[in-house]
Amino acid sequence: MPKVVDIEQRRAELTEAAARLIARSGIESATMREVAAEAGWTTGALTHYFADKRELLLTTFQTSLANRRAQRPTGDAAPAAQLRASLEGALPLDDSRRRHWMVTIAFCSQAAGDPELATAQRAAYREFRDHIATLAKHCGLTTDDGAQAFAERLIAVADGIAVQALFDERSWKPDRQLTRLDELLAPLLVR
Amino acid sequence: MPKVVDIEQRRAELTEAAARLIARSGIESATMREVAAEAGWTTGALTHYFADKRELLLTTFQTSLANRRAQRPTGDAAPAAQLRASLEGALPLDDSRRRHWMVTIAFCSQAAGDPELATAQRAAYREFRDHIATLAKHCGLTTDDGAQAFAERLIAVADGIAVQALFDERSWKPDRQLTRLDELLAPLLVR
Amino acid sequence: MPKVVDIEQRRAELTEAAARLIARSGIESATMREVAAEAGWTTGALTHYFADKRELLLTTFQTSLANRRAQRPTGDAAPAAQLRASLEGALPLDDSRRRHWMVTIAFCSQAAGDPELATAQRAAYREFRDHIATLAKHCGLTTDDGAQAFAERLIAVADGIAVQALFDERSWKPDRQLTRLDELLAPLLVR
Amino acid sequence: MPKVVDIEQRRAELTEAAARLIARSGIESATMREVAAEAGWTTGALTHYFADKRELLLTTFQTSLANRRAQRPTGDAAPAAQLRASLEGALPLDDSRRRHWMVTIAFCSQAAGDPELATAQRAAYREFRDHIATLAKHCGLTTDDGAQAFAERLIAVADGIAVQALFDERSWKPDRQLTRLDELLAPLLVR
DNA sequence: TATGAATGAGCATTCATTCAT
DNA sequence: AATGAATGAATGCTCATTCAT
Repeated sequence: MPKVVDIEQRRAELTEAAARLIARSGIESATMREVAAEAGWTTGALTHYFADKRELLLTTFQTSLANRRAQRPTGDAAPAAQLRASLEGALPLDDSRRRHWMVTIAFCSQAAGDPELATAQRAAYREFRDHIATLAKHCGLTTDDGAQAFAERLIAVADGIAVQALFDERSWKPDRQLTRLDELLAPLLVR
Repeated sequence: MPKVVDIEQRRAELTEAAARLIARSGIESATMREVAAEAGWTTGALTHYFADKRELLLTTFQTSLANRRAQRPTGDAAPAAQLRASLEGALPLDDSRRRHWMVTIAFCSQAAGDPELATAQRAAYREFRDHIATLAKHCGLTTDDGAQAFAERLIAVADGIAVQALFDERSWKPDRQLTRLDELLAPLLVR
Repeated sequence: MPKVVDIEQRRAELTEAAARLIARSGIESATMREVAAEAGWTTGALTHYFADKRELLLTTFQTSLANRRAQRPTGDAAPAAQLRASLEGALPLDDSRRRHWMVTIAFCSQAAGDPELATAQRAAYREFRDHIATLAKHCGLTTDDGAQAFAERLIAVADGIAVQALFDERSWKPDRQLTRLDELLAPLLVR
Repeated sequence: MPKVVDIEQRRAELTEAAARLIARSGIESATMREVAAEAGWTTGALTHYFADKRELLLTTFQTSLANRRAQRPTGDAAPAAQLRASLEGALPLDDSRRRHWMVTIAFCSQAAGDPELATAQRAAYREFRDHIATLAKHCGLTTDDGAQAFAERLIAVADGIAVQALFDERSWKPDRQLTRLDELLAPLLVR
């Protein structure tokens, strides 16, 4: 049992190193050597935990997603607060969230020619959409039928701000992101 | 007399090949060899027109941007139509626009570790924001002071739809993109 | 535990292969591929032991020098015998010494545009001059003040024969080289 | 007739550019492009005048030799003065003579694997040896039988100084070279 | 005559990957 | 489990060379 935990923890260390590298120096820099070095290991160790580079990248994406999901408030919180928190989670308001966006972007630029990666990306997106749709229904903001479309509108608003913040980090400090989010959500959240 | 060649046209051929490759098979596949082959030339020809790969990528991005700008309606059209067209131009509604988004994403994932590329990206974004802001003012939708924030909201809406369409191409056919755009723009375009 | 390898010995194998290639086929032939093949390794192995080609060339020169120095008689021998042996060491009397000269020549033709290589070359030359000067003093052939100039004259004689032997290998068999050396040294070695 | 002169003059311009480049930046830098650029022409022009790079290098060597020979004093001068001048001509006392030595060194490092170049090098050396031998005989310094060996000794002295001056340019200013030459020639020139 | 576009082989180097230890 | 030596294919790029103009 402790061994298993060890393995997963080691894989997490390595994918975090990969994510840091992707966010800091771009996808080009995330070579096996560099990722291993960033994590304080050697290439050999890396290949012990990941069959190949593709698996490393895929796992880095999935781990980054899991980290984000782990930040979602628990079911105990008010649905409206959960919804708001989930949408804020999509904005690059801090290093962690910014890192996740860079991993997502890098992953997207690789997924173009790779159906399996594209499937993973699609699945991640749909899970998020369903999550937002469920919360919106709990808030009584939408009917069951309109829930998906409603979620798509909410996500558009958050992702649209996020993308601009990625393209022009300097002029998109956290408070500007939150201001724009409030402005755009206002007409959507009136029942 | 040497063979006369339209240098700019040749460069355009080559960057279009690069853009096609990036959109079709991901940034990884866009090697010098593959780009040259896609364009029907040899590596040597490619390096004849671009000092190095970085310049090729940068020019591919800039050319893709210029192509998009060239599609904007002329000043003769009604400002409201121009604004609407510019926002639709940001959606991956056809191959050309989808290609531009893939180039942008790839460029973004490279710009992380490269200040010069990051600057080009920022400049491109700001030019678009200013363009939208100007049109919004012409439409009388915003005051001068609020124009930039207003443009940011409009762009958020368009980019947010675009990103979802990129992440899940299958379920985001053009009409869905346009429907969501209409829904989200509605509250923004009331004077 | 990784495979244990004597790094210095491996580097020596590789620089010897480079030296052989330079002497046999000229500096042009000493590509990374060819050197690796000559040593019975692959390119990857070569770059494992040398950061780049420049380092390989520099190390090849330094190793060749070290090999020559290792051939100098020990301090136990009579100073006159040591001096004589050191000057004979500068003549391309056998493959080893000829190889060293070819490496030196190749190195010189590269050092022209490379200050760091030029420095290494200068240092090697000065070390030899000091070595000869010290021996000449021990032999009582010169005063301290005149030692350097004296060494320069002795080296001129040896190097002048060596260069002719390199330019016209066929007519400069070992015995001719030694004969000319004796003739030219005679007036210099009278106290 | 004027055409022929033109061709030879053009070839001379180009080989001088090659020689400058070899002396200044090493043999590696003397690519077809760089040589053409140094001469103020394009690659195409270069290949008009030389079949290939090997011919360019060979001609550069031969032209450099011819330039040196052209500096020899005419037969009117006293034989002793001619001899002295010819030996001084072998020292890198100025840019022109230094350039010739660098070309010679570069040529030597290429000739290793190329019999034709080696032949050219040998022929050049032997011509110089015969020239010195002839002058020595005219001076009455040697018998016919001993002339070649005598010339070899004279050349050894000059070349030995030259090589040291090439290896350590800084500490071998012209006056040192001439001083060493005088010292070493003294015992050789007594009848 | 001279250009410079175009070729494609070859270069140094980097890379993911394998494997003996 | 972990190392790092070794591989060899692939990369970006440079090069001598060819050739239509």
